[in-house]
Amino acid sequence: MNEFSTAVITAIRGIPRGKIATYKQIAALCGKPHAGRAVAWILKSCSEKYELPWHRVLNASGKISFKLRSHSFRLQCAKLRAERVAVSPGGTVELEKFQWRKRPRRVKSRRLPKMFS
DNA sequence: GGTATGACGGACA
DNA sequence: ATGTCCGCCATAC
Repeated sequence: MNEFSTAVITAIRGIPRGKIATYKQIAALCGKPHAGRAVAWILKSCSEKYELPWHRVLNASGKISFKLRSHSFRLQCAKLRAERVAVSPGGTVELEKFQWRKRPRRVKSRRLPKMFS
């Protein structure tokens, strides 16, 4: 496991319940904006042993990446709905409403020196 | 080493 | 809108 993979695991663990993230988003968070594919691979191979909330990861268009009607698809739908995420019958989630946005680090808010007023 | 395989993403016909 | 093609990246063999 390289640094990227562990970063991916950590990032996915950070997705709060009731929110979702995209493969691309996770990849970018881990410093490799074009590694969505690798994220998918890691998710597939590690989600069990690392107990990842794999169901909270969707593709860039907010859709579940499993074949419609597959067992995985149904399971993912169920898990998402169980945490109040609205999933359309086709497996789509509205990113605007449910995508996880990491809070920007709140830097100590400070007044500018008088010389700038 | 090279080749094949993905729960990807974007471009383009 | 939908299918194809190709670049991307970590792993497995």
